[in-house]
Amino acid sequence: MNIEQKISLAAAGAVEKLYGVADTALVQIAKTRKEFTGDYTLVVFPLLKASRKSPDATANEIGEYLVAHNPEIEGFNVIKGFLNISLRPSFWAARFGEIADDPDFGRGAPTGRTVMVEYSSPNTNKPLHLGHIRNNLLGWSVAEILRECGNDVLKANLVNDRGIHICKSMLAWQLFGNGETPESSGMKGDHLVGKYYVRFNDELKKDESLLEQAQEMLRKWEAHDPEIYALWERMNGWVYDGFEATYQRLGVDFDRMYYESQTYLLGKALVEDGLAKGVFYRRDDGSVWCDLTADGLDEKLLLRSDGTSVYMTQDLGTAYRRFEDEQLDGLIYVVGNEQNYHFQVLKLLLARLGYTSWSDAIYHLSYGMVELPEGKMKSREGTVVDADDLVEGMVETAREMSQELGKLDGLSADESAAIAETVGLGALKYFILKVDPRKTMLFDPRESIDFNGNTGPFIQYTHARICSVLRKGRNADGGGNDHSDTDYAKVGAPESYLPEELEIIKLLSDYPAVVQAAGQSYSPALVASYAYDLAKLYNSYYHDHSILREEDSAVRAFRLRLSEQVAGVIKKAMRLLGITVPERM
RNA sequence: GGUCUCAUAGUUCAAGGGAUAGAACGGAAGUUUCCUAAACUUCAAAUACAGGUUCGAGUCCUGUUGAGACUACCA
Repeated sequence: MNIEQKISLAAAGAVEKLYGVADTALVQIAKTRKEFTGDYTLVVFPLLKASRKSPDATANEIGEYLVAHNPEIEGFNVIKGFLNISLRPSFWAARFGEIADDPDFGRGAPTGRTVMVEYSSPNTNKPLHLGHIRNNLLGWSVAEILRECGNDVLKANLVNDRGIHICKSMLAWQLFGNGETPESSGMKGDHLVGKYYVRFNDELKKDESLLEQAQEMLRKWEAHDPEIYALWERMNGWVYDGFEATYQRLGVDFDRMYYESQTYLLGKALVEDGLAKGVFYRRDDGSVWCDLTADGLDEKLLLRSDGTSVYMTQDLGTAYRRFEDEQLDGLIYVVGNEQNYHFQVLKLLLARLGYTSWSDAIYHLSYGMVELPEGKMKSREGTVVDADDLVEGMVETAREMSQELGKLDGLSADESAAIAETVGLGALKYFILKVDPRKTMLFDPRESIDFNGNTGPFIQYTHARICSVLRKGRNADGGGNDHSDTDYAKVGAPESYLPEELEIIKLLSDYPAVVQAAGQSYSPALVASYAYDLAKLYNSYYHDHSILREEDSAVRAFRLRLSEQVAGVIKKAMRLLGITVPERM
């Protein structure tokens, strides 16, 4: 139970004792806004009906009761119906001790739940772009956050490796490729295949018969024509090598790989089941449908008249198989909001088929599109921002900036390169993840992503600076004498803590609740925002109070401890975003 | 046409129905014999419009305007 919950419980107890009302919904506890004195605030307006007194009188009464019955509460003040409660410094000092002693600080207790997060899910006919980057970063981060919340998490990738779009690349390569390979051209495999996908569309303008040829190729593929199958495997292999390089650089990974070529036939049994149960029906032409008009949607096709399945059929089948095979308690699809309709229908169909618990366990994490100043990315208009180019550009900018600022002086080439990689990716990831996933976000390729202000590098810098202080602190204390043996809570008297130091402890103390909230709302943005607040608060403290020059050794030790914990929590929070924090930059 | 999102400083983003709407970038002005100035401090600057519910609305409801998505026998 966190502190807020404890206060809330105490307040509810006070209300029940004083007014005889036991409705916890009336007890609203929030963190006190920083312009007022206090740690937690009780809003008394909802309680007035029960107290039959003025807001201030009610607040005072509750305040006095709380102080009398809760030793950790130091005092209170009342402003316009808001009861601001202050906890004793000794309470916060003890809290700090707990934080410092807990290597797993922030991690939730095991929930016993298994959750699958499906994300990335690329097509194998072109390289990844900016939209995929948001998907990948979000999916990976949400998975890590859910894991930190105590769930068993499986990261899944469903690769769309078959279909007419793949055949287009294959056909263009066959006709115009002259045997070009990633090795012969020096091109990354996914980019090479993407080149032929573009080529197909160009050639199609001159020769419309190409479309039929591509369709013929798809038929041959489905019939396992050896030549076509070999070509398909070869070109997909190139793409996978390319994707793997991009994934690695982005730092995303998967526990389960699914390939649509192996799953696209799934789901037909479910359709038969649905027909038998009478929830689906067959039209005269043989196609199978489900009537969803009662739920405000349209009729949905499940099998074509030629008996082949559609996207929805496959998704039904894969969902069924996953729930069966992995015993999932939750299945989260990280897919753009353009597919809201699809997932609405998917859940509805599962419910109609009788799998209501599975239907309820599915959550579509519907994230917003990344738009350019001129609107959506359109491959036809050449406005697609390529993922590899973007990452490379960020790292390059980081390198230049580090050089300009003289941060790389005295470092080896390897160290410099590593810092540029860390900072460039940190800037990109934070830029994407700090935005509420559900919202459409804007990216302007002409303006490079910032490295100052509310950015990844700002937070990384705070960490690096703390590391620098800690290094020097150890040396000053005679070398090798780290502080891990010291009892944190007893370092420095709590009464001597500066207000800023208490603020930092309070913010550190919030971290586990932030992780939980991020997990519940599937929002890495909450973690990003927290990390920024913590870095900002610490920077201000760092600016105003010297740590190493502090003469009182107990106070100095406390400040080093505090700094160490700030660095630690920053590192934990940033890790959940997939951002590494450097020890120097 | 129908369904669904979204609309906050010049710009990009915050704000669990609660106090004087927070940041950052950009703009103006400062801080370095001192632990990393990728930092810190100060100033100017916003809830699209009109109603309603509520003790209290950026947040909930209705309408208007504007932007976007979906509405395939594609995936």
